[in-house]
Amino acid sequence: MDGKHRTTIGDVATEAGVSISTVSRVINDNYPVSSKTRVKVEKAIKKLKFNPNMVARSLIAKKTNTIGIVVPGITNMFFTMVVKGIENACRLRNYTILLSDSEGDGHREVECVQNLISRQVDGIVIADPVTENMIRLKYDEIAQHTALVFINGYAADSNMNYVLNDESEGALKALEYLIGLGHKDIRLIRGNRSYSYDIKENVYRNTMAEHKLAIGKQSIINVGDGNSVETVDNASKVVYSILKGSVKPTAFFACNDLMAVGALNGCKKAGVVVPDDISIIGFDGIMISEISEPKLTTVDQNMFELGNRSALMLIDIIENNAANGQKIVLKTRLKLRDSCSPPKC
Amino acid sequence: MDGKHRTTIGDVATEAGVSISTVSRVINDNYPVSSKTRVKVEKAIKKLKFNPNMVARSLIAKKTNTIGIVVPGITNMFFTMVVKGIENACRLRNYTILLSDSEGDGHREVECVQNLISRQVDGIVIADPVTENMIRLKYDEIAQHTALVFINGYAADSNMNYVLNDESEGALKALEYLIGLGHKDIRLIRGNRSYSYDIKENVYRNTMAEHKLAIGKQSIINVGDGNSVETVDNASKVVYSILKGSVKPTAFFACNDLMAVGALNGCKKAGVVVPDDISIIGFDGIMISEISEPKLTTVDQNMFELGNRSALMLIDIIENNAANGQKIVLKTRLKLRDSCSPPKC
DNA sequence: TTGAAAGCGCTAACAT
DNA sequence: ATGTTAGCGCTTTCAA
Repeated sequence: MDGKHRTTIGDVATEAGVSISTVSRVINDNYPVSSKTRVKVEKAIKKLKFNPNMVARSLIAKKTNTIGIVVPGITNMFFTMVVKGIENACRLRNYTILLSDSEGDGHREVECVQNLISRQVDGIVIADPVTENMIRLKYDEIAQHTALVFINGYAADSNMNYVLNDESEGALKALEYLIGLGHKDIRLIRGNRSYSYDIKENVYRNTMAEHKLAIGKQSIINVGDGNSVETVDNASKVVYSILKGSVKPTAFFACNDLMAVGALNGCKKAGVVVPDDISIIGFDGIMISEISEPKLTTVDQNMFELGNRSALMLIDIIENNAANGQKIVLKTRLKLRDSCSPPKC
Repeated sequence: MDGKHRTTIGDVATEAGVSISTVSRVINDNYPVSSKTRVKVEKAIKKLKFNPNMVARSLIAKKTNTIGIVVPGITNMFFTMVVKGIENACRLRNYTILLSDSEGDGHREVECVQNLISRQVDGIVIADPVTENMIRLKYDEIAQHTALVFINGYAADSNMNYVLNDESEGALKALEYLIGLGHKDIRLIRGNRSYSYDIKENVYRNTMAEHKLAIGKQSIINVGDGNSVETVDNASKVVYSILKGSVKPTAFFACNDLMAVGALNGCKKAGVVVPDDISIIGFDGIMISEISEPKLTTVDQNMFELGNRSALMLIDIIENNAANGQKIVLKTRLKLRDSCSPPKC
């Protein structure tokens, strides 16, 4: 099955009794061809089931109509949705996706990017939530010759291209909502070092202070890794033990939906009813926030849009040779569902 | 940023003061090169940051070290996990992935495959649970010149390559487990036309009959689309209304975890405790089965393995020019968790 | 050990 | 309107 010769433009030319360039012309329809010849060629193409070799085309055009994606984890539903958004834009604009998973490893991330570049992708969308990587990997150099767009990363370098969610604003909305409901003892559930958790912790500290609400030693809960299955169990356990303690909060603000679902489970185990006894608000709006019971009130990051816009931005840069330094900041949306209500007392 | 000339092997040759072929030789390390020359060339490569153009290489080699994936929905956690399995195999074997999403549309599926072929992928892994597509799309023709492996599809054509789960065996295990626990009124929750649901319904009918357990009009519940967020709500509603009725089952066997979680939610809403009052068993073992409360007992399809093995099979066919007609049937595994127990009465 | 030259499949200038 | 030719960046004979 392998030794098989894939039919080339030359085969078609022979079959049709014309030159290679004529065949090329009818394929691309970019130069005049007499209708008689055209028909002959088209018949030959059909007969031989000819399919132009994109590799050869790319070599000439110096354009592959391919973009690379690097995500830290394709099974992380956040990035799955981002990929879907990119896929959508790519299909409409006639690009194909080369997918890489760095598994959150900075070293592997560089390898992925190098591989994509050597495969001549027209550009790359990179999602990396880890601040240090973004700084360390010297993307400015790569950006000199390859179009790059970053998603939700550390956007300090103003000469790079970013599509970001306004996570501060989202966190603020969540907190204000909880506070507006009357909550005073609100706990923050976060994970290990990530740009995104840091932002939220900052907002949390500031907002609580502004409202003269106390933050104690127990107020900020770190559940470790924030993006694995264990995240849920860890959050569940911590919340459970808090609820068994003497001072009970009335609300939890979770840095992502996985943690929020964990909190939900912890409440259930402790016999605490959500939202009657306690309120929980999540962040992201991944699918599980919609299928939990009760459904999670959460801050929607619109990951599809994030991916979609980043791909569109990338393609714009590629095709219109647009300058670097672009930045889109997306607004989050508070999705009111069933996991929050005013505190009892 | 675009007009930039990517450095080529020619640039390196000039810089090092040698011929192009010599540079090629040191890159590929396949022909003798004097150490003096080698050093010169390596220095030039480093200096110019030369990265070989894979497109050019592929054109010569007629090999891209790229495989295509076609899934009916990347956001469907089942396929996300399959993709992850493929990704893993590909990284280890030095292949890169071109990802396509057919969105379950047979027409689009053909387009994706055509696109991948014209991009000269070395092979394609296709996941399509819809029986009709598999039959209609004339893959036998494509398989003549391109390596193809199918995942969990309709495996009637023995001349194609398949990696399958033994879903019958899985369904049987689930049912026998429930029956062994003492359940008699077991309901099946399934979705619209798909190879996979049909298999399970068959096993359900046979197994119930064998055990002389009645199947009534209400026994088989169709929740419509089986793979969207709505699946959960639909299943939840149906289960809720059943539980409000006069004849209550003691167990549900759901054709996938989404339906099982829906059933879980329906129970909760109806004030029915799982597994004390009712047992639920799922199928697949996607992430949500692990984070539900209680955790779902389910039949693990090991999607990672499914993807992994399919990629390995594909690469084997590609590299060793192995014959078509390969078939791997994976065993499922019953994952005992917390959603099943003996019936009360 | 090295260089020159042909060619992978295709496009695009240049002829005719 | 069509054919001829030169190359895209690289590998691989073939000579030297």
